Amino acid sequence: MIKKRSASNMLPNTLGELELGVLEALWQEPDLDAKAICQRIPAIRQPSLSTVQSTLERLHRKELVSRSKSGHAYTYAPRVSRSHLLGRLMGDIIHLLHDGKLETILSSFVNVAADLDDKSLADLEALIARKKQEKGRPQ
Amino acid sequence: MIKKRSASNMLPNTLGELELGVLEALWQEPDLDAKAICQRIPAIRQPSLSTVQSTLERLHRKELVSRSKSGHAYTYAPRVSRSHLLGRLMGDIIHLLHDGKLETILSSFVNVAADLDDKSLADLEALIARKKQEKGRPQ
DNA sequence: AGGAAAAGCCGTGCGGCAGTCGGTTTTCAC
DNA sequence: GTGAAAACCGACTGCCGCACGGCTTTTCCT
Repeated sequence: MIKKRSASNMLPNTLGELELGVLEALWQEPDLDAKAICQRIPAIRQPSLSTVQSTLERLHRKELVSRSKSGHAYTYAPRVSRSHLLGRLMGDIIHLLHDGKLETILSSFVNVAADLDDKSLADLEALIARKKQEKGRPQ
Repeated sequence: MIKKRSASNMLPNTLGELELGVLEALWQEPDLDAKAICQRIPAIRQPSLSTVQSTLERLHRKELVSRSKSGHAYTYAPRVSRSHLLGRLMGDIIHLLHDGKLETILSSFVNVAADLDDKSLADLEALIARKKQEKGRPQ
């Protein structure tokens, strides 16, 4: 007896390797067509043009890239910045594992930050301070 | 001509829905056997015992749960805390999208935090301060 | 010891997604 | 118009999580 499938994958926004490579290329240099992107993919795995096109199509469906016809070819550009995507993916994960306790989230933030660098903590503090001002808190 | 497959999925540590449900149950109450876990899964999708066992097997392979025989049944316990797992997944994503610039990571941290709560910024600051001391920075 | 009940183990099938490409159709440029 | 380049379409592969059923093994009770 086979039951309903009920949304097997909880993180539908994960990226494949080629998808990431394509985004990487577009972040380095926006407004490229499929062929140009194809040439910028690391030479080891030189996928065919069709493959890159499918990938771009998928990225377009996911609204991670925008495109516009220029001549007979599409020109693609990233729709999200690297840090925007990073924040989005982290937000997804947080939402998935959220238990209501803020402390859970925050401590994992700091654990990750601590792996990187001492200086990162100072930088993080500075960013928080800036963010506070941007949010325009009175007093 | 079919090329090598080259690790299609970049996030091998993503969780399925049932896997997460099982972990959720174990976080709420550790040291359960498969049957007990099965009963604690939301009633709407009551999977069979075998299914839960498969899932536990997968989680065990991923080293997210530990198990030990007690009597005739395995008793399972979570191997990672919620926040630990959260940090781990975030670390994976960060590593995946890292471009060398610390600012990219940190600003996405703050963006996520800002979505939650104003108070979270203050809490985050407090945690950073604590973390600094834990790391025992001289001067 | 013997046998039933419970748990584990294994193989199977489904569904979805990314990667991969070949072949066909569209489109622009000359 | 004709031809090349790009888009489009559809197929197939591999992987992973979900979901069971059935066979094997373990356990425990009498």
